[in-house]
Amino acid sequence: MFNTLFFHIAAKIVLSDPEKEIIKTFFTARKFKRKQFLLQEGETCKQLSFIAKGLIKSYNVDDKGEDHINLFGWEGWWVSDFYSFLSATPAQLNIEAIEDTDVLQITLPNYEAMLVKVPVMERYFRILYQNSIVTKERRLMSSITHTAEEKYQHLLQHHPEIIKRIPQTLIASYLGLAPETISRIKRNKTP
Amino acid sequence: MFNTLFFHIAAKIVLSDPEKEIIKTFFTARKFKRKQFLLQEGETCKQLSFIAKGLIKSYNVDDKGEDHINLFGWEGWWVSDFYSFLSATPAQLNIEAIEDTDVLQITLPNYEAMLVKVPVMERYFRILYQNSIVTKERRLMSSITHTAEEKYQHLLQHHPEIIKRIPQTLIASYLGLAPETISRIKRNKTP
DNA sequence: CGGATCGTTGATCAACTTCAACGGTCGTGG
DNA sequence: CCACGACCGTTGAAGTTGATCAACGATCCG
Repeated sequence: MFNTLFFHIAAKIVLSDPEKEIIKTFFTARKFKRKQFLLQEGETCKQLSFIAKGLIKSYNVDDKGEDHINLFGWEGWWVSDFYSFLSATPAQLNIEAIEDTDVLQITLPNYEAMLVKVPVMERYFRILYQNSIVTKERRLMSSITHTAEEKYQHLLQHHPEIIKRIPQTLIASYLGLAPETISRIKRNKTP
Repeated sequence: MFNTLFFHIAAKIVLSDPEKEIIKTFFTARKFKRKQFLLQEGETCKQLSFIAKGLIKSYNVDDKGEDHINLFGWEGWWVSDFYSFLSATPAQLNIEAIEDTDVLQITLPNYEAMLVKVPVMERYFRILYQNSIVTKERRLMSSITHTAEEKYQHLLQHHPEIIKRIPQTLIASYLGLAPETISRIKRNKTP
């Protein structure tokens, strides 16, 4: 699992072997089965998780009991309810494994200690978050500007590999559409 | 202007006086008049800007020629077209002053040099971006889950001070609604 | 085989947009 | 100092998009 982590870190910064050894000490490896929860709404999110393998969904439930998927995470993603994690308040998100998933988890005290002991990790996360902001802004704009069909086509073009692994109901929830709408879009486009 | 910058930085990390002096050397102060552009679509975004005073909007224009406001920025905000800034590609965003605005600007080479010379700034931006991600996720969820009225009420509750400075047309564009819809929401709620 | 899960289809409905017209306010130039 | 245009918000009527509801078909798996 650490191979995967260090591979992804290496895309942004350089770590020495001693640094890698230090970093290892802060993480705990865990495995989750399909449908198992990494986090449930109302708990405090104690862990920041790096996905080494598998697929998860992060979602919240609105007043009417409807699910809304916040993000899908697969190999190389970091997931948590950031707000809950950072401020130790009850989580508003659920995080659940869609496939059997291997993660490396770090607690807030360990995250902070790691950033002190291996300061170059500040840089890693700064770059990671910087990129994440770009992605999130794009998705927000897409959500506001585009029609249902445009959103779906856009997702198809940019993440075809993921679409294939995820049932349409979940795609619908991710895009903020009714599952029926996606059916109809597909019908219109494949004559 | 630097007072404002250092005040905002002090909320997240501690800087020594020598560090502050170093940081100053990387920034350029600029003033923009109402309606003046900090960045226009198609240009490369050469600067990351810290707003010391004033108010700006960042928006993009879709295929149909409609504006969509990405964010409003006021004192203490950092703005740029991040993607353009980081990858030196043409900007998709316009950034325009809504009020007369004072900014401190830093180029990409200076940003990178500053992060090397004053590494604790990595930490500052890491925390800044970390918080920004939380905000952006919330806004995205709000945009997907809430009705027009809920979005407007939510904004009213969380940023009342800003609403007052911004014409309703722009609020509408920010929320992804027609200006008329906001009129009608206000009418229904204030009998 | 039987239940669960997922996708499809049609009919109806609600929310929001679009279009068009009008009224108020502010700032600028004659 | 007033008049005009620019800009902003409001209102009503009509039109669209996508949601909802309900029923059905397909596939997978124990």
